[in-house]
Amino acid sequence: MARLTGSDGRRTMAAIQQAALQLIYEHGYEATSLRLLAKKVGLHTGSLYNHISNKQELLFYLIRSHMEDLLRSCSEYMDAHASGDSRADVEHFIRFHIRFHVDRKHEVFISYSELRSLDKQNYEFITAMRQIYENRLISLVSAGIDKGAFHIGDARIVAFGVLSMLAAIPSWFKPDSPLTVDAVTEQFTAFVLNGLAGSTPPANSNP
Amino acid sequence: MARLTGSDGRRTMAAIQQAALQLIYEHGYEATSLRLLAKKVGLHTGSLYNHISNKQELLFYLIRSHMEDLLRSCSEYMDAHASGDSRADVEHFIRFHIRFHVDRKHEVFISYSELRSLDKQNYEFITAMRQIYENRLISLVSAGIDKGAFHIGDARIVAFGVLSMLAAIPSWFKPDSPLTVDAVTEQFTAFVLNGLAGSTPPANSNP
Amino acid sequence: MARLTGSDGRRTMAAIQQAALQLIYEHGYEATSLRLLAKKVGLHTGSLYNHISNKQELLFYLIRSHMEDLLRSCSEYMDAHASGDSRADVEHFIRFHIRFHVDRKHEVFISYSELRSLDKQNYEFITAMRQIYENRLISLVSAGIDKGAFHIGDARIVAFGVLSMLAAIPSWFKPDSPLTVDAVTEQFTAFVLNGLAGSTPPANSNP
Amino acid sequence: MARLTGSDGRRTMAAIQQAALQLIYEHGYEATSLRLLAKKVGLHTGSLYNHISNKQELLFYLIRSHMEDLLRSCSEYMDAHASGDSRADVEHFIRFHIRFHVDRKHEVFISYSELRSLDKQNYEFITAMRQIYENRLISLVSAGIDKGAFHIGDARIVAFGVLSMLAAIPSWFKPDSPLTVDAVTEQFTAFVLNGLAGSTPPANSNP
DNA sequence: TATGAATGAGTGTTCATTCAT
DNA sequence: TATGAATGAACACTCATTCAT
Repeated sequence: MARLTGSDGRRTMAAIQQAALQLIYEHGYEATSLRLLAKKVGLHTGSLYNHISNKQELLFYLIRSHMEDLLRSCSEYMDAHASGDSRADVEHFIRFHIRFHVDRKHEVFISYSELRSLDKQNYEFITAMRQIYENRLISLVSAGIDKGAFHIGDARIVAFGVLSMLAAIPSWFKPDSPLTVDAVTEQFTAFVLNGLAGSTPPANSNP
Repeated sequence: MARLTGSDGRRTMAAIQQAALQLIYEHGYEATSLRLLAKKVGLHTGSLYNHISNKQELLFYLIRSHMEDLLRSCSEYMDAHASGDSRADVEHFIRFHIRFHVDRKHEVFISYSELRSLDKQNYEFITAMRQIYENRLISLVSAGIDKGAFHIGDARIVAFGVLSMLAAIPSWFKPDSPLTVDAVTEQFTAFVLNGLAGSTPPANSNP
Repeated sequence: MARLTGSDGRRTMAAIQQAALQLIYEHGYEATSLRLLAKKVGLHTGSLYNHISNKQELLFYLIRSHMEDLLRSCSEYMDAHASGDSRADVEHFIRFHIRFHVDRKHEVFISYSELRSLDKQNYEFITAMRQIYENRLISLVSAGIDKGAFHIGDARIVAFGVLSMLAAIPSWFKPDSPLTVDAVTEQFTAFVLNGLAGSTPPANSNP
Repeated sequence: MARLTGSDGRRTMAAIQQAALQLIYEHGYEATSLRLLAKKVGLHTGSLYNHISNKQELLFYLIRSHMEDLLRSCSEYMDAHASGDSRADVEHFIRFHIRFHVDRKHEVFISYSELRSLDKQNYEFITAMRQIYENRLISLVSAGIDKGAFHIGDARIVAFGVLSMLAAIPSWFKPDSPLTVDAVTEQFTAFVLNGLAGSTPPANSNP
């Protein structure tokens, strides 16, 4: 009995998280009221506070969980596919990134767009986690430059570009379109690797 | 003297717009209260309504103005630099985009991230404008594929990638950094053109 | 020129009154905003104050004008139709009342239902005017009792009843119905005169 | 003890209703602010919304409750005093009406004068209820005409007159006056019955 | 744990009124 | 007289949060 109570509690909390992810994704953190959240979960507003401490902590929890998941999964994947080849490493990173993000549309969106709604301390905590992730790609690109595999000027700039490109995928990718995740992955991988390889200098046009 | 009346009104409205851009950029549309906005402009809350009809229309106005500005400027620039060369055209698009966006940090951010806060009708209006802009790049890329200048699979996908990459620049670019706008522009131009040129097929690794 | 200005001013004021009567009739005094009124008249809100001193005074003016009109017209009519016969006098009062009220639907309604919106001083002023009117009927009824024409217990009670009955006519009478004003007048006159004549005592049922 | 919670909620709602009746009677619906209402009940403004859904619904609830009460009580009374005699039936209706209305001054006034403040749907709902009540009297009068007990031209017109007369009683009747309810009842009953009996045709004066 | 009522601060918006031009 | 901008108070209503039961 007592176990079942705990079990129900955990199930309720999971329902709260899932509902919160969807509501915040749809309306944004500020526009998502706990009234609405409670209703969606089938609780009275006050009862939410048996499961969460407050709204800000709920947001932080959602984003932090996602980031922890991301960092852990990325480490596992990259460790499993480690190679000395920079091109192969970058390709694996892209592959991992797309796979991981494509079916976490809500979490991904919130983790970017609601950073602003985190209070200072929580914001810095998440930002630090994000930098760890970004640094993985920056490192791979830098290493490639050093090894002569990539010919680009600034690893950080290009890495930011690539990450922005990847991060936006869930916002326009439609799982039910004829376009498969694998097709998108191949296109982006080829595009990025060619971009990094860098044989063609830009025409030096004066604007 | 008499002219100053109208002039004052126009000046007040301009102040409202500027303050709104900054506040919405900082806190988001939902979290930006008209009280705060009024205070920043030096008005009583109710006096705002001598200049705007409501909060939603203010947001719409800000975004629409920005998008109109974007489309007009883009047309002018591209018309002025028209060439038969796909590579040159894409390069000009990138050059224009970065130039235009880099010193419109607030407008750019809001025009993306607060689409969700627009009501249905306004949302569709802005989305249609955005598509016009996106289609410019998609067309250039498609044309390049047709002419054999670019070797990529799907013009739309890659164009979305490029746009995402470009759109994110104001979020990480710091005007006071040693890195100049021109340097960023060159890096991105080279990266994108090489990506589009596309000599290197991806290693077909099964994940 | 100067005359024409004054003339325009008077015309504007007349338009304000008419619009106010209709708006207050429709929405009530509290729910009628000066914004709406100004719009209906084709002025900006602030410009109203070139014609009225404030909202309360406008209401007072509307009601007082109506009451003055009522008292003056009633005096004229009753003086013109004076007779020694109580029955004839009451009949004339009823006839006058219906005639006067039927095509002043707005004024009548407002003069009753918005008494509550008058401030104390204005309320008392109007109430005094109303009592003068009510006393006319009460006097006629009292006189009829004294002369033995009417057989009822309390002139005031019955007079109030009759006045209530008459006052409500504009609220249900529809000028475009097959029922004419004259028909209504006849029905009410007969009913009231028979009621006042009073031959039949009520069955003394214990409730 | 535990029961007291529900009990408190119900007691609060009852207090809200009573306070609302009095305030709306005094100042009108539009001029009655929820701030004032809350203060009178001893709540914060927002706490009202634990009991009502909005101001309009509160008004609707007050009027609807009154009308339901009226229709139910009227049915009970008339059923209990049913008789084949039209004069007795009308007398009972009048008796019931006065009894019922005299000590419901607030409800009665609001239910008439604030119909205009109901939104369209609620207005039509209440109007339909009112017509049921009015039709009771109209039916009695019609039946009396058919049976030859009453001699008047149009049952509807006269019934409206009688209802207006009765409806206004609470507005001038003072419970603490020497005049008793029973006295008023007798006077009105006699007046109406004589009016309906209708022996005297009106003098056909041309105004 | 859930409930329902309460809190107190806050929201966007409207109001009658004023006044320099 | 008309205008357009400003005022300052008020409005109905929602919010996250608390707490006795």
